[in-house]
This record gives sequence, structure tokens and C-alpha cells, in this order.
Amino acid sequence: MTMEIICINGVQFMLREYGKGHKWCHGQFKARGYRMTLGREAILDVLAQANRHLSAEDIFMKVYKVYPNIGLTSVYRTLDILVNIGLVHKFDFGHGRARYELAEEPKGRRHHHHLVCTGCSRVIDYEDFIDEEVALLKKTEEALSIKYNFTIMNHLIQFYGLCQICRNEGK
Amino acid sequence: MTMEIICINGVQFMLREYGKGHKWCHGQFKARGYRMTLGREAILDVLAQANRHLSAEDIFMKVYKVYPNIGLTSVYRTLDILVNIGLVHKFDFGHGRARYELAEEPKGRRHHHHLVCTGCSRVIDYEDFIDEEVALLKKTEEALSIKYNFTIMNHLIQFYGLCQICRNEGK
DNA sequence: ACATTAATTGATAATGGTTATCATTTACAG
DNA sequence: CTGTAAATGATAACCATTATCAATTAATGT
Ligand SMILES: [Mn+2]
Ligand SMILES: [Mn+2]
Ligand SMILES: [Zn+2]
Ligand SMILES: [Zn+2]
Repeated sequence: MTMEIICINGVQFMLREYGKGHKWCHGQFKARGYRMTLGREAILDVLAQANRHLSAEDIFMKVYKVYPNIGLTSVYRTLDILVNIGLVHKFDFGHGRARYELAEEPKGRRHHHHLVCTGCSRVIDYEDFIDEEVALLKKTEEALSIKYNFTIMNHLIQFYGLCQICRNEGK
Repeated sequence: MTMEIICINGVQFMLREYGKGHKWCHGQFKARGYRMTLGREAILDVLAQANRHLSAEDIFMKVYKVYPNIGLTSVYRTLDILVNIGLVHKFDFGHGRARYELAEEPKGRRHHHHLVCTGCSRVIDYEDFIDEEVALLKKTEEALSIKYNFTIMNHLIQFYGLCQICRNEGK
């Protein structure tokens, strides 16, 4: 429980297995005046390596394995910060809990939208927009901005339906 | 507390002040095998006359005024049914509680999307650019259906930003 | 009108994700 | 190394939504 052992082990382990590929996130984080801690670093690592949309508890459990000192509260707090900064996107897919995902980076993951299966709750990312989709989106945003005097910061676009598996099962 | 008085008063009052303009909803409701009760009728009335997006408690309070027997549980249950039937849309605007809105009817309200102000939580309906938007949406949906073998049933499109008032206040 | 019966109801308690508290620990500028 | 504000985690509280269940009621047939 002393920070020593876990800290030493944690740091060394992290420096090897983690702490890669999100220097940019670190920069953004500290640039905003936030302190970088082991917990926060681990959370960023988990998010960076996630291939699905994680809940706060998902993240907590993954972080716990490498950093047992972590508390669920800190996960929520860190996610809150990350969402406010814009480094992480928070989604509600109707599963009763929020899901988080690393936001697009300069030369990292691209912006995308979601297909949500109402049968099995799976979520599919898609970013292969038709060029037209982007064009109309921009056009719509501009028109709306003017008509409603509304400054659009971002958008949420989700399609609900049934994935192949669920459709075959007749759910 | 006896059903008599409230029932009689309620019915008469409702027949005058309410119970208009949503015969279609009633039909849909009963056609699905659900029974029409005073509470459910009052809920439909409140939804039909709402000019904003109501929470379950909003609805409860409005119904309570004309039908004090109503229970919050029944509001939730009825809304659940209405959402499942497709007569009502349930939204999460990030306010911590679900918001409900009567769905589009054959010759009633039109389908629309939302502008959500992150400053004051106001929500603006817009259906202006829907035609063009819908055309491309359909196109996008078709492309996605094929590529991901995903049957799209409906979509959620929201734009987040700042309304005029909040922008001026520098929130 | 009346009896029958399954649907519906509302009071109440429980659930569960998220937040607030607060004493303790820690990152980091000086 | 020190001082100090930021960050943490254990814990309790919050609060929207659900589950439970006995009582009521709408609808159907007589
Ligand atoms: Mn995604
Ligand atoms: Mn609306
Ligand atoms: Zn599915
Ligand atoms: Zn506003």
C-alpha cells in the first residue's frame, strides 16, 4: 500500500508497456495546468489502447490491474476533465451508462460516427463518410448558425438499427 | 380519493380542455392492445400541448394538476410504452434526465433535429434543411447498410454549441 | 347492469450510475 | 527540500429510473 513499491514497479512497468503513443495527450493535459499522475497516465493508456467504447467501470477495472491504487472516483474525475478539455468524447448509447472514447488527434484517430445495434448493443464506428456527407454537414451547420444565431461546436450523429447477427436471429 | 368525484370531474374537464387533436394517438395506442386510462390520456394531452421537451417529472407535474391520482411510476411506464410503439421519442440532451417529445404524426408535427445549447441547456428544434438533409441521410444510410450489413431503423442528429444569449454572456 | 379477469395503477422500496465530502497524500514550482 | 494547492480514495449521499406487490380498474362477455 506504500507508494514506493507500487510506484517503482508501476512506473517501470508503465514506462515499458504504457506511456507510448499519447505524448500529445500529455502535452494537452499539462498545458491546461493539470498535473500528470500515475492514475491519469494509466487512464490515458487504457483509452489509447481500447478498441471499443469503455464505461467508467471498464476503465477502472483495466487501470486497476496495473495500478491497484486507483479509485473509481478518480476515473470519473479524470474523464470529466478529459471530456471538458476535448481529449475524450462521452457518449450515451442508451445502455444505462456513459461510454468514453479518445477523441480524434492531429495525426491519430479520425472523427467518426456510430451505428448502434438495438439488439446486442454493439456499436460500430464508421468514418468512411461519403464526401457529400461532410459537405452537407458543413453546409447545414453554416445555415443553422445563421438562421438560429447558434454557434455550433460539435455534433452527434448515430444510426440505430440491427446488425447482421441480430437481424438473422430475428431479435 | 374515491374514483367517482375525480373521475366525473376529471372526465368532464378533460372532455372540454383536453382530449382533442390526438385521436390518432389513441387509435395507435388501442390498436396495439393497450387500455386507455385517464392517466394515459392526460399524459398524451400534456405531450400534445407541450412546446418544449419534457422530462418524466415535468409530465407528472402537469398531469397532476388535472388528475391528482397520477403516480410518477405510471408516467414512466406509459412513456416506455409510447416510446416502444414509436409515438414518442426519448432524448438524452446531457441534462441528467431523459426528455420526451411526441413523435411525428401523419399530418401533425414533422420530423426534426436539435440544436442543444451547452450554456443554458435550451434545445432548439429545426426542420428547415431537413429535405436536403433527409435526401443525403437516406443515401448515407443505404451505403452504410450495405457496407456494414446493418439495418438502420432511425437516427439521432444533434448539434451542440452556444445560443445567441449564452455567446453574448461569454459562458 | 353485472360478473370475470387480466391489465393497470400507485405507494414503496430497491437499484445503480454518478457526485459530494473530507481527511490524507502527492505533484511540482520555487 | 519545502510549501502549498491540486489530486486522491474511501465513504456516504444523490437522484433518476425500476422492481415489487396488493389494490383498482377497463374491457369483454353474459
Ligand atoms: Mn466510436
Ligand atoms: Mn424536438
Ligand atoms: Zn446486434
Ligand atoms: Zn444558451
